[in-house]
Amino acid sequence: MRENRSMGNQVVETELIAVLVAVTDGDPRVLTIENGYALPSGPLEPGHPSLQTGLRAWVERQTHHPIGYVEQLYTFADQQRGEARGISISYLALSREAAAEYPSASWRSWYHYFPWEDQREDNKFPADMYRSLTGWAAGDVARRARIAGLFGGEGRVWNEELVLQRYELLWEAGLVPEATRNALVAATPVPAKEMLNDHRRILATAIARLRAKIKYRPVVFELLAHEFTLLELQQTMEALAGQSLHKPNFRRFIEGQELVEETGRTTTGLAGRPAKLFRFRASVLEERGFTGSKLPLVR
Amino acid sequence: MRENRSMGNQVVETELIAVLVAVTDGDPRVLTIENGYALPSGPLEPGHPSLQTGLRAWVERQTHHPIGYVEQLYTFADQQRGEARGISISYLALSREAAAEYPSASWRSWYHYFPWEDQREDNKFPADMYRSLTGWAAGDVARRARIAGLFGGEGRVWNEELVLQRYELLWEAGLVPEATRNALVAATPVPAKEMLNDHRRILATAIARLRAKIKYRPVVFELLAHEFTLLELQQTMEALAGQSLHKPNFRRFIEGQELVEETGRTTTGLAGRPAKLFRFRASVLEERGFTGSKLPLVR
DNA sequence: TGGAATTATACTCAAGTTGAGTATAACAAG
DNA sequence: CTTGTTATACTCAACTTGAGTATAATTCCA
Repeated sequence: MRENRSMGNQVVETELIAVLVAVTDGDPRVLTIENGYALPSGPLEPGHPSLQTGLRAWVERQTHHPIGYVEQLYTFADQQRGEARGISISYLALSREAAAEYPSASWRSWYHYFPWEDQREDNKFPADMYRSLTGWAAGDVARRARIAGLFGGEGRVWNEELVLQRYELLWEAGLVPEATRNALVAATPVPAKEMLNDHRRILATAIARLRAKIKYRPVVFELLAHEFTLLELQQTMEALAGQSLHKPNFRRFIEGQELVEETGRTTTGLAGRPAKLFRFRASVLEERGFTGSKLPLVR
Repeated sequence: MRENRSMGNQVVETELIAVLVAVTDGDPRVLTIENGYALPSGPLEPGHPSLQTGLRAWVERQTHHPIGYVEQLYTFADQQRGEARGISISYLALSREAAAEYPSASWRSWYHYFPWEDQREDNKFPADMYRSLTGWAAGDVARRARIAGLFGGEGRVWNEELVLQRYELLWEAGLVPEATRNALVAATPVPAKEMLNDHRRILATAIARLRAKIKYRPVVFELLAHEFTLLELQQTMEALAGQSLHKPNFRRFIEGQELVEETGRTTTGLAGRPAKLFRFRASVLEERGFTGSKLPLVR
């Protein structure tokens, strides 16, 4: 391209969009504004040394928690602003839930936007949605195969990472209100909340990325308190993955990975046998090169 | 941030940077300009519907090959341009090698820039570099542990995905010429080619991403001719991963995944028994949801 | 005070996957 | 027709995974 420069540089506006995730009460939640209708976003401000620090500072003001983990998701160009093109850079950040500082900000379960992604109780699909989907695919073998590959059925198994592909299939099938922008949106058979512009698409990207990441990098711990029980760890993983896990196997793996260590203390006051409290062995981040420390979703 | 808008939007310039990869003669190569000193890059042009299409069109002009695969790598803000901040968006693209259209463009082995990343013949480390590294870590347990985790040794095993972390460690150890920008660069003990600004860092990111990706998505086939032998497939994987693989196990896996099918034809004229020619079963892209089709690096 | 309910933790076992090695087949060259 | 070279097929032990069962330590409640 440097070879082929025929036009001058184009001047663009840059916007940062954040998907800030926390897990509370077994529910993966996302910080939203405008009554759950949009993700927090804002312009790139001058004076920040990098994109991440700007985002990080803002998020920490919001949540009063240090943000352990920030990851860039995707950058895309906005079409519609006529001459001046807009660039949006989206981020995934992990934190723990705190009362939002601004009244219009609130935490929402991400399964409000993607109810079909919660498979912790077997196949709790929105039945109407599935019917609409199969209607769309009637008589079309390729469409039926795609549905099976993404949503399971016909011998195919559910893959929790395909969040974005499932959303895009629903879009294609006309079941996503955002697809029909300036029409008066008819009642759709998909009982999911919609969002501004492509914000729900960005959220789907974030969920997919996080579901993939927790398997090979120990990022879950950013979402937990300093001390936690193995059940809390498991339930946090299950909340993110949208699938329930086999308890004995989960424990076997955690212990095998040597990712956590006992604090010596136990829970009290709850029903049942007290659970040992663990903490994350932060030293593994140095020991292992970050990759390879897999936290697999043993179903 | 929308909550906290105190300053006006900042106006920025946007640049696209491409890491275009091909594998030729068991060598993973990258398209460069300026005699191997820089990655091709150029401004975002108006009139392109999206960032990817702009990049794709440009790359196809360069290589005269359809680009099967383009993936966004990372977006970062340039510090140094005073008031007007620059945004750079980097991409990874896969193709097959063709004579570069512009005289200043040329294909270079990526191992020229990262010789230590080629582990196909056991531990062919630049010996001087390793000596400098251990000197830097003398008497520092944490540094020694990091080196072992990234470069192997002390019972730790080489992980081919940690390309960026290894480069950053070398940077930290002062073994990267780019780190000392405007100094007259002294002869360094690392016998690797350097690059403009952070282009080598971008290249490291691209290599790491590709090495991770080939394990769970069938992107290798973008780098192969339409018909290929299993040995060619294996050698392409080995070139990318920088590691040699166990032939029988590699074949077992390929066949188990049902990613390829026989064309019915065989090679001729070469030494040894003729090999069957295979083609990629493109239909798997629809069948499986893209993830889960792992092509693991069975060592 | 003593089950019953509840949660934690420890152990077992078959099936599947992986790492490594060996044997045989089909061609070209001399 | 023998040797070198590459392709392809098969074997086997070690390890990992998926699924299940047994036992321990609490709280709750009659």
